[in-house]
This record gives sequence, structure tokens and C-alpha cells, in this order.
Amino acid sequence: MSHTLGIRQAQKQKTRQALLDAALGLLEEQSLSSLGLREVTRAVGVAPTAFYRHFRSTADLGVELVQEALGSLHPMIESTVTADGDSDERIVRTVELIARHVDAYPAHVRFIARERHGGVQPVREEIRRQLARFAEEVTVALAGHPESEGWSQDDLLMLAGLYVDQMLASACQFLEAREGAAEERDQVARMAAQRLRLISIGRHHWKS
Amino acid sequence: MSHTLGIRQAQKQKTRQALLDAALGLLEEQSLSSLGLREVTRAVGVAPTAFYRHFRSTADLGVELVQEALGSLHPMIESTVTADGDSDERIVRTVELIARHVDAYPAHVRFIARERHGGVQPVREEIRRQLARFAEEVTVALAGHPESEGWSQDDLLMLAGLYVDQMLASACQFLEAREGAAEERDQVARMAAQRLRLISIGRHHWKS
DNA sequence: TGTACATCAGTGAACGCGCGTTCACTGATGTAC
DNA sequence: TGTACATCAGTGAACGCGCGTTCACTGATGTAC
Repeated sequence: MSHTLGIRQAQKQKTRQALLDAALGLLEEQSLSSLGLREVTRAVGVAPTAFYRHFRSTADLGVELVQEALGSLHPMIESTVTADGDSDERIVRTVELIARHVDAYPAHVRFIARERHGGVQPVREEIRRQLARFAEEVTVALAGHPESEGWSQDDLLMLAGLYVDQMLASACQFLEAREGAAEERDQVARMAAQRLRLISIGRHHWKS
Repeated sequence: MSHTLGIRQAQKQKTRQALLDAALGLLEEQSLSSLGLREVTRAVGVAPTAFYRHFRSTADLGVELVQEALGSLHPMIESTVTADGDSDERIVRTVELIARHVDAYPAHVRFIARERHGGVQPVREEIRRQLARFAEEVTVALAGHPESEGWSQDDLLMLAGLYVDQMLASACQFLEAREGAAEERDQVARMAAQRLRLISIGRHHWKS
């Protein structure tokens, strides 16, 4: 049997999530460093002071948003990098997965892209930490591949970082193409796949 | 003989540049969308209203900063991509050039990284435009290489985009390593070079 | 089940402050004769 | 060279506004007996 939250706890969680959602929405058109606490509470329909029951500041809220946006991505990364099928099939499937993720969570992707180098230090650091975790997970997965024989740990980490950066870059391009025509998105998908193909070729001929 | 500006014009230019410089300084610790006009004029030591003699808004100032930060970079890109020497020498020299540029203009690099996906649309668009110009210039240069025989225009553009993204990513990593130890910067330099090597290998075995 | 008390998420008034923008201005620089 | 007028970069007062934060509060929910 699962533990049921009391009415009070449940309501608090609901308000908290409403604040996070409202903030994420407002952040589509501005950056975190200009997001006001009153803006967020106004969007939710609670008093400004209610904000403090959940977060110390908008920076604090931002850190939680990073965890919401990236924390749930680990299984997806895992499945991508350990997928079977030949190299080209895997690439096509990876690009499709990215496109679908951007369509499902556009605001999250935009938030991460915007705040990765944004003006709020704790948020930048949290994104950095999460992306470093991804890179490490990818490194471990790559190390298990037979193609990685003879690769140094440093070079595997380099390749993993390249993949992570590349996926984020592709996600951004899908995001930018979102308001455009369907053919523009196809163009982005083709470009993303070609980049991954080139990296894959480089990988197979690495120091051989 | 060169045309000398009148005293009035010269003074105006000086104030204008002071505003740009002050803004760039302030933007090391925040994003453009939270930069206040009064902050900038205060830092320069002029009345807030003087701002309007030079810029419509901070967004307008941001667009000019993009041009200042990226406009002067074209010759450098050109020289990198047309450099002679063998592949590895060129890579090492490119990475050194990036490192030196970041050391010489850290605030400009940070500004571009921050605002590329930042909250101010006209600035994002200007950065996008300038980066697209870089990618096109690199495409033209690559097309002149003998290694590019058999490459489609699309694939050359893909490769150029990959190079441009990669250089920006490396610049960001140098920036992040700037407060760290010298060995951290060496680590970044090595990583950046390895990434370029992998891409170069992929390029030479592309569809062959 | 009922009662008495504790907890605490959300309220609403109040505060001082810095913001962007307006306006009429000043006085050095530029120009025409 | 000197004079009379035009230009215009920078000024300073004033405005209304929304901000973050404080504080004592309310009333539904939780808990102990």
C-alpha cells in the first residue's frame, strides 16, 4: 500500500507545481535573471508572499526546474546509447527521439538552452552537473561497446561529451524550427543525422 | 587624408563606446533581459536620459554588442580554415587561437554564449545571422579544399556548422576554465583538439 | 465520536526603492555670412 | 576674424509603477486524548 499525503501536503504540492509550471511558461519569453516572483504568483493566482512557502527565490526555483527538466532524461539517454540495430538505424532513431522530446517538452528544452550559459550561477552549475552526469553515463555505455577497444578513458569521455553537446545542439535547432514549416524540421533532422554519421565514421577510424 | 570627426561627434562616439563597454562589463554577471538602462548610465557616470541619445533600448544596445563581438571575427575564421600545414598542426593552432581569443575578449565570448539562446529576440536573431555567415564562409573555404571532392553542398554546410558550433563550445569551455588552474585549461585544450581530430577523421573517411 | 489545541499554507496591507520614460533646459560646438 | 543663429549631447526634476520583503493574520487541516 502506498502512503497517501494528507490534504494539506497534497495541496501544497499542487501549488508548488503550479508555480513551477507558471515560471516555465513565463521563461519562454525571458530569462531567469529577469523573472519576478510577483509575475509567477500572479500567473498562478496566489498572493506574492505564498511564493516563500515553496522557494527562497526565483534562482532557487530555477534549480528545481533544472532537475525537473533533466532529471527524467537519464533513462532516455541510456536507451539511446545501448540501442541495438546497425549504426545508421540507431542514428535515425536517436534523432527521432530528440525531435519527439522537443515536441513533448519544448519549454523545458528552451529553459535548459537559455540558462546553460545564463545569468544565474546556481542554475548554471546545476545544469553543468546534470550534463556531466549524462556524459559519464554515456562514457560507461560506450566503454561496453566492442568498437571502444583500445580507447583511453579520456578519449571515451571526449566522445561522450561530443555526443551530449551534439544532442543538445540538435534539440535547440528543432526548437528554433518549431514555428517553421514541416520541411524545415525535416532539414534539421537530416542535418542532425549527418552530423552523427560523421562523428560515427570518425569514431570507427579513430587511431586505426 | 582621413576625415576627422568634429569635437561633438568624437565626444558622442566616446560616450557611446563607454556605454557599450559598461554594459558588457555588467553582463558578465547577468543577462541582457535583466540589464537596466540606469545601471549602464550609472556605471559610465552620465544621466539616465543620455542613454536615449545613443540607443532606443538595452535590446538595441545588445544588437550592437553582437556586431562588436562577432563582426571582427571573420578574418580570424578565414585564416584558421585556410591555414596550411598538416591536419594536426592546423588543429593545434586553431585551438590555440580560440584560447587566445577567449583570453583577450572574455566578456564578448560570455555575452555571445549567454545571449545566443537568451531572452531577447532581436539579439538572438542577430547572433544567429552572424553565426550563419560564419558557417557560409567556412563552407566556401572547405569547398576549395581537395578533400572536399565528391561532397554535396548540404554536407559541406553540415560540416561547416559542426566546426562553428565546436569552436563556440570550446570557447565556452575555455571561459569556464578561466578561473581554474592552468592544468584545467590544458585539459580543455586537449579535449578540444581531440574533438577536432575525430571530426577531421570522420571527414576524411566520409562516404569513401 | 467529540473536543481542545497545534500547525502552517496562503493572505493582504504596508514599506522603501529603483525602474523606464517625459519634458523643458543648458551650454558647448557647428555654420553662415 | 567676428558675429548671430542653429544644432544637439547631455542634464535634472518629475511621474507613475511594479518590485522584493516584512509582518501579523486567518482558517482549514492535523493530532492528542
